[in-house]
Amino acid sequence: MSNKYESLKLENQLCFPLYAAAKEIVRKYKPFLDEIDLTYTQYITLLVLWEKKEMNVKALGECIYLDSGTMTPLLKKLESKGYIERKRMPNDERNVLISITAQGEELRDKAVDIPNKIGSCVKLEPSEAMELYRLLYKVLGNIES
Amino acid sequence: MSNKYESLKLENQLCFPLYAAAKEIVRKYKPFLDEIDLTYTQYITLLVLWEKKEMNVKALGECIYLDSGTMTPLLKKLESKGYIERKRMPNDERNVLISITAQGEELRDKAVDIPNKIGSCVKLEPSEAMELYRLLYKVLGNIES
DNA sequence: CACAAACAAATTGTATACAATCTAATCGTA
DNA sequence: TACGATTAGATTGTATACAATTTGTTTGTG
Repeated sequence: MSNKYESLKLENQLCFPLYAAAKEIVRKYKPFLDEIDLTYTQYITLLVLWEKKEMNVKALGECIYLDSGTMTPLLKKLESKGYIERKRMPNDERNVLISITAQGEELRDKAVDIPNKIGSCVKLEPSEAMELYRLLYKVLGNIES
Repeated sequence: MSNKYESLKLENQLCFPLYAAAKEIVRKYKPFLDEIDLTYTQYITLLVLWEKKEMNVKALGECIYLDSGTMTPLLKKLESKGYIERKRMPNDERNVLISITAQGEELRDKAVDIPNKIGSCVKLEPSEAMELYRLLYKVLGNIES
């Protein structure tokens, strides 16, 4: 009973489980992130800043695949919470340098258990998790070009 | 140089490429969906209705992992475009039955090429696409419970 | 040096998402 | 059969996302 609309079946679309799984897993983070008063996007922004300490808005946005329209209000929010600082760079006033504050650093200790808590609810074999990881980055790489 | 924050590195988080890949691939749909004046969420809603013809709001939302807060305005939009009808069911007035219209059916022919166009920019081997599909549904299944 | 092109952020407008709450209808059971 | 519990959908409020445009700065080139 295949027909010309076969390709339009939800079950034949790779994009759909990708979209749904991403949404559901981000939702799984919510109770843990609520405890430290962060949203998921704020959390991944801090993941980068915890490692790199400072970065301009554009570079930060490229790391996490978000544009200035999303980053600007997000960063203002994190600034208002005291976790980051934003300042125009004197040598090139077009750039805004984002840097982690001492208060932002403190939050890192409270976040350190979150990945394990999430990992335990995804419940993939290590080899499967690695393969999923590899395939997702392959998709990401292919899409960019 | 591993430390107690190792788990917080962006590159060690399975969730991040999932989140980013989903976002990027949905964005890839945009030019094709623009041509038929649909958003991605409207598109997956119609994918279900093209197959099932009619369904109440709750069942439809469960199919695509969206709650009534998202579905209600979405369905009103599709109704205003003439692609679906919404009507309270007489036997149980709590339910709103969504059904595809003739105009909605017509749109199906215009959408039929979209999956191939997207597939060609994801560029996975068929075996890889199948494995990714399997792993994503495994994650989805594990998260639900 | 002038000035158009390029660039980084910010702004604007639209469309999700989803938690929490509310309303109306129906169910279950004492 | 009354009525509390449950259910479906709608509403409210907050936070993304992103295209398109705007603003201000810097760069490159004639």
